Parts: sequence; structure tokens; C-alpha cells
Amino acid sequence: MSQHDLDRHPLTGRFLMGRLRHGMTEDEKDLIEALVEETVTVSGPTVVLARGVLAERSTMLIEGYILRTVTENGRRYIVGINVPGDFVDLHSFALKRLDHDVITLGDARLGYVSHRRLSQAIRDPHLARILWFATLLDAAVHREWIVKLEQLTAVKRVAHVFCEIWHRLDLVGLGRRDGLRTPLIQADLADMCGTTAIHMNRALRQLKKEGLGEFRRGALYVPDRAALEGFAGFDPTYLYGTGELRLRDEFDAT
Amino acid sequence: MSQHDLDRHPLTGRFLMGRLRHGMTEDEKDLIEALVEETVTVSGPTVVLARGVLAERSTMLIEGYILRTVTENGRRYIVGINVPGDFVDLHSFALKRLDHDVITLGDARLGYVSHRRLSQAIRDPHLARILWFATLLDAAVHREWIVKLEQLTAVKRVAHVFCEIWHRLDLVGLGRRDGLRTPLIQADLADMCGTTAIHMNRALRQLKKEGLGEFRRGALYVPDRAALEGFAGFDPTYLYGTGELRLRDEFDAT
DNA sequence: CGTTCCCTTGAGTAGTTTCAATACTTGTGG
DNA sequence: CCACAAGTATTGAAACTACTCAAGGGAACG
Repeated sequence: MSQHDLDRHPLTGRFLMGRLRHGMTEDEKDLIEALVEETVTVSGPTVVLARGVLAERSTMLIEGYILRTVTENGRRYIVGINVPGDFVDLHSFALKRLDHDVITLGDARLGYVSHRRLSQAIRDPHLARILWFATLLDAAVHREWIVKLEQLTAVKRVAHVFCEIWHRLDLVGLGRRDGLRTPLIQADLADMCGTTAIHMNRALRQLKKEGLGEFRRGALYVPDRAALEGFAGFDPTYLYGTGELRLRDEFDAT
Repeated sequence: MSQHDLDRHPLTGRFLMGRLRHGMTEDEKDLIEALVEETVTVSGPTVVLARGVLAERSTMLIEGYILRTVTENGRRYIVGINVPGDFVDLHSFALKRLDHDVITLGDARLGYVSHRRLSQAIRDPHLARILWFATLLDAAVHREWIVKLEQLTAVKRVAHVFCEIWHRLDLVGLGRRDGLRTPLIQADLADMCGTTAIHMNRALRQLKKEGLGEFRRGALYVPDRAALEGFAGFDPTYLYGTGELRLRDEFDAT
């Protein structure tokens, strides 16, 4: 089903895959694919869009990972992570200047979309709502992070982060069976979970000790996915791909 | 300046006040005011929109406060608070079903806007971008909460919450000189800061001891606002009302 | 005048941070 | 191919922060 989609839309074929993509027409998919004016491949940490800089384009993440970070008092905090198919800074189209930095992690392939073209595209109200929806998905993920930071200890937080990344990879057809591979290091996980790298190290050890997962240089090996998700209290509903919140035909109704 | 605006737009006159409102034409303001089909006054906790329920209208908060909550394992977590002028569940227009509950706090006045009318309204691309912007502001606030939960101890978290509410009230012309009055109780503050009511009680005592602010039955008295903001590490830039991120003429340019 | 909701306090336990020090890994230049 | 440097991962001990359980106090409202 989605292989044809990926062949036809090699740059944006994962955009909203598993979510609203089934509600998009072929014309709309083609149009979004055509929005990408230029693609680049980068390696190592590259700033896609820095806080406070006037944005004139947005970026589709085609391959690789991206972090959204805030630096305060010399320390870095991570407020989100992106996987392929994410229109990572689409919100800069309306905000114009972001409150955070958008930075690649490891090797990544990016597609640039000028705001001029986006302005044209949103003249179609249906397409506008699809793009709007995509930015609101980010906000839903933010809320889940807030809940989990309010609720969980460090061990469970990192377990939840793993579950989320894994599920998001699944949604766009990149999930593996036994875990995940990312360029993340322990310090990154710490910055995502609001803890120190030292404590994160102990948290990972505990995960391993309890047989929930083993993290070794960016790769997580999970013997029992359900056990990990249960431990973290992970419920993928907030990702709007499965479960009660998933969009059905209502979207076009009103 | 804004008094005339409030007279002319008694229901929606605070919408985006201090932010993008200066970039709206009189026609647009009138149009938004006319979106409100019905207003209601409620007292006590009232569910504006519950998680998972198909939304067919959105709600403008005209007076009072609203909380966004998530209930998990029998415990409530607060992921955001709204003040007058907030289009509290505008995001339900694109999401259709929310991942969280939207609940009034104390007495409140609400204005309902049907999604049918919103669909009409966003045929105007400029208006669509204004509404889009409003929902992205929420996301920016979410990110700040994430950073602060990752960064701060309970005492500083609650101080930050106070600073945020105060500043947001200022933006819509409702800020007081000496602090703020809300229907919040200590348990609410605890649920916002990811701590227990007992610990919140001790945190508030410490705030008082250090002369930063005294919280008594919903009212906060602050002798030195700058001291409180410094203590919390509060920087209002993320609210997009002042500072480097504030929207200038760029919005209409592209 | 009692009930209910909200606030307060103490003591013991669990989770996290900090500082200091030590290993392991990977890539680079000699 | 080895030695080194830089980045990453690991460990221990003491101090701090927050949680839980248990109990009591105070104000508001019928």
C-alpha cells in the first residue's frame, strides 16, 4: 500500500503516514511532494533553524533524526525529537521565529520548502487543514511529554521515550522488530528526560537489569516490547495513529 | 487603544491581544467577533471538551480560567492553563478529538464557535494563518513547560507558573500591580508542577520565607516582581508578546 | 454545628544530584 | 600498527530534593 506511495513521493511519502495521509488525495500528495525545492544531505550536528532567526522556509525530514533543543544557563534541554516524515519546522511558517533550535542528529537528509510556496499551497483550505493538523500533532506530543515529566521517574521516562520513538518509526514504516537504532547518546537521553547523564547511565542499567531493554551506543534491544510499554505506561493514542483519537471521515465533513 | 477594541469586540477583544492582534484588520476582528454564536456563564468545574469526544465547536474563553488536564492511573496532571482571550480548544477544529480534557476553573464565561463557521472563516488565508498562529502559541507554551519541568525544582516551577500567568494576564490587559487572583488551590499548583500537594505546600512556604511571594487561597501577593522572575528564570519571550520572537510585519510579507 | 474541602506538620523512605575519579571506544597522526 | 586525544560510559559516596504515610488544624457552607 504505502510502497507505491513512497515510490511516487520519495521525499514526502512518509509525511503523516499512518495518520492523516489516508485522508489525502493523490493530487494533494503530489502537490506536497512538489513543494520540496531542494534536498540536502548533512552529517553530524547541523542547525536546521536556530531560535530567533527569521524563517523563510520549512524543512521536511526525509531521512535521519532531528532534535529540538533549548539552551539555557549553558545547559541544553531537549523538547522533542523528529523522525523521517516529520515536517520539522512547519510551525515556523506561522510563527516566523522559533523559540527553540532545530538540529540534526547524525546523518540526515532534508527537503526545503519555501514559505512562498506554502503560502500558495494553503489557499486550498483542505490542504491548509492537513498542514495545520501536522503542527498540532507536535503539540499533542509536547503535552504527553509534560504529563510524563510530571508523572514518571527517570527510568520510566527514558523507557517512554524509547516507546515513543519506536512507535513513531512504526507509523512511517521504519520500525524494526527488536528495537531501534538511533544516533542518540546517553547525554541526549538525559537532556530529554530532565536528568543528568550520570543518572541516565544508572537508569539504563536498571532497564537492562529488569530485562526491559539494553541500550548500547544508540541501539536499543528489546526482548519484550509489551513489557517495556507496560513499564513506561506507554499508550500510543496521543500520536493519533491508532486508538480512539484517530481521525476518521470527520475531517472533511465540516 | 485596546479599550475601543474591547468595546467593539466584547467577546473576542482579548484574542491575541498583545501578540498578533495588532496585525489584524478591523474587518478580521469583526469577523472573529461574529464567529461567536452563543455565550454561556458557568460556575464551578465544567467540562468544556472531554478527551476523545468528537468536537463540533470551539470555545473562546471570555472571562475566567480554564485548565487542560489528563487523568491517568487515577491521578490528574495539568498540561496547561488558559486566561481570557484564549481560544482554548481551537486545535479541536483540526484534531477533531482531543487527547486531554478542557475544564473551567471557578466562574467563567465562554463563547462557542461552530466548526462549520470556522471552516468558512479559514477560506481567507490571512485569517487562517492568524488562527493557526494562535494554536502554535499553545505549543510554544508547552515547550516552555517541558524545559522548566526538566530544569527546575518544585519551588522554582511554581514560581515560574505564577510568572507565566501574570504575564499572560498583562498581555490581555488584566494584569494587576501586586500579584494575581485565581481560583487555583494548592493541589492545582501541584498537578501543574508534577509534585504532590504536600510538597507544594512546603514549596509555597519557602517562597514566602524568601520574600518572593505569598499565596493565600488563590491570591498571590508579590512584593518584588523582578525578584520572583529572576528566581524562576522567567523570560517571557516564548509568549511572543515581547522580545526577539515577536511578530512584526513579516507575517503578511510572504 | 457538623461536614467538607483545604491547608499544615512530622518522620521515614525513595529518587536524584553533585563531585571526583576511572574505564572504554573510536578516530587520527606518527 | 601503536599512541594519543576526545568523546562517551561507568562507579562510589555524600548531600539534597521529593514522596509517602499518618495525623491534625482551619475555614467555609449548609
